Amino acid sequence: MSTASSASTSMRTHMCGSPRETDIGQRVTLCGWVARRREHGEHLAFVDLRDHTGIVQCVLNSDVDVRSEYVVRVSGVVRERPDGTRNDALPTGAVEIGECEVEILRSATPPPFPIDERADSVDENVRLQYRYLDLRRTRMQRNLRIRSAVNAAVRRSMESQGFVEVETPMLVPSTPEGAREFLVPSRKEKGSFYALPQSPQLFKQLLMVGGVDRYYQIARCLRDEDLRADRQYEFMQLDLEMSFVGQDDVLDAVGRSVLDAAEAVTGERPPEIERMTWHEAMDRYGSDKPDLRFGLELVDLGDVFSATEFKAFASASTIKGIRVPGAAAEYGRGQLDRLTERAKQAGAKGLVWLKVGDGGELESPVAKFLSPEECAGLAKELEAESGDLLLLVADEWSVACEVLGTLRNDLGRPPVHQGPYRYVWVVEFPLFVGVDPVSGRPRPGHHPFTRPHPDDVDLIESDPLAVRSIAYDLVLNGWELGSGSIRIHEPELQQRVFNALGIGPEEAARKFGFFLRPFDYGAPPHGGFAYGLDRLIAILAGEENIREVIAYPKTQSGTDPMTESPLPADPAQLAELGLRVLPSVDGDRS
RNA sequence: GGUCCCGUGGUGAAGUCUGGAGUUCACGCCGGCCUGUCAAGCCGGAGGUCGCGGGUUCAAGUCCCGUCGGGACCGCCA
Repeated sequence: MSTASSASTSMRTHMCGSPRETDIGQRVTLCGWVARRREHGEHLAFVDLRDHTGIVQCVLNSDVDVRSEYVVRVSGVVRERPDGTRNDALPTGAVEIGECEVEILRSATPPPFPIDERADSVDENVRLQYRYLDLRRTRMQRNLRIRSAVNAAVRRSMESQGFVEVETPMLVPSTPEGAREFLVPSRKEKGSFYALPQSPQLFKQLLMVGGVDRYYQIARCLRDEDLRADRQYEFMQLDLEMSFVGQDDVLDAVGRSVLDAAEAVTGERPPEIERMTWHEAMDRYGSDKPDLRFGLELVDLGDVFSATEFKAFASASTIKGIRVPGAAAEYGRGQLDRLTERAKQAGAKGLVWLKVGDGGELESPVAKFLSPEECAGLAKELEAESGDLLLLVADEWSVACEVLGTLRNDLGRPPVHQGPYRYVWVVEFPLFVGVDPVSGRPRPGHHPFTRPHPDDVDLIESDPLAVRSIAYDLVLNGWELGSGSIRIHEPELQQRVFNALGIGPEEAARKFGFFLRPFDYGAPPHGGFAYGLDRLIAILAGEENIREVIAYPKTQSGTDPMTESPLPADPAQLAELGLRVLPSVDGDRS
């Protein structure tokens, strides 16, 4: 993140953050914004001059009228500050610029909020409305530069690993599966539309058919789905695809680029990324994106209750629990009711809570239904101690895991940017997830071209939901950074998967022919991955919202307060595109 | 589509539960004083449709209904 090469221009000799004691005596010319002025009458004023590198104090002995955020050019001499006036809070605080001549390059209206850390508490809508002022702040400058450093490191990493950057189109055909797309009307072919790419998936796999061998792209992706702290309409992915590889090859390449990026930002290379199967992640953490920074692991209690008389437990295939250390006292009836409500929202029929008393006895509405052996076994398995709160869910395995995983995150999860970085590969995702309520057929877990695990191929017809896939996710501090898979490159296997999805050969040809026909000309075995750069950058920058690492993000409702987009289209523009806007269903009140 | 939180001079907050004059605090802004400050200090001043609309009331920032905007989350994101 060097700024040295950009320091000197025809208008300046140094950056505001650079003057040091070693520069004393030098004549310098600086350009920047007036961060603050401190006037002491007509013949002495201090002006703090700011650019993205920092702040330096300029001493003015004239009465030139400079105010907040004026853009000025200052020529003067670097000199030592008088005894007792050094400012240890500033890197430049040992020196000041004296004998200043000031040229006002542009006067400025007072900004709506202070251009410093106090703006962190300003309404985000106001920050976004004046984003260009927000961007002047140290925090935003730092985030933009971290972003640039990550992009550069990722590019270097991919290039050094023999990947070739290929740009894929932004105007693409609409595809039937996946996220809602943004549509772009065609002017020449009225009534026809392009879509903006939700990912370069189709094109990158065809690059493998095209013999590129190793492709990557820092790709913009667009999805018309609701926005969140970790989701924007448009976002950046490091997208890659490799030929003649297995899972380990892909994980190794992706892992290197992520660790290279992390090292470029933090100066420290994280340890090798650990691996966990999807089943283990669900079983121990109740999530396919487990946050490994904290405990509260799920414990199986099936053995304890194998012969229970308690109906709610006897009828369930899985009984699991978590232990919340020392939480018994702080959770009153109201909070426990809220936890129960949360569990039900997450899909549970109910939530059993037990408090561990001083003598190890269990206090709970259901205690009377449990035998002494069950109470003892439960306390033993959960390693319960006095004052703990125990939460139990009995249901089918997936529900019990997901519900407790939700509670685990609610109760223990730190903000995403806090604590150590815990990367983890989650591998062996199921090929199919759940069942489509309409067709009764399984739904693809990743996408329909994902390669089944070789050990499970024979289960595709007999027990599809048990089939694992060669699909994998990369998770950091409980955020899904990205996902990928080894693809199917043979037509026979592809049709078996389609059959399981209820897609016959004719429908497959109709829906996916444009994609699969090229494979007949010789598709190599291949696989790939894509991870969200905004998310990675946010976490590396210590931000919990990706808007903070995007120069011009959208609000949660998809608007931009600065440009006021989206805006109604000009009727002439619509006519040229052959479009007409229908009146809104609930009536136009304007 | 749903749940929850927020909206008060340019900015941040208090006031809303328990209705009584646009009240308060800090920052910023404008003017004056000030030759070593550094979120300078001191004195003075300006600045408001309490998001918007309706209702209840003698009286609404405060209570009720609706609506708009922002945020967190669920759904959604193959």
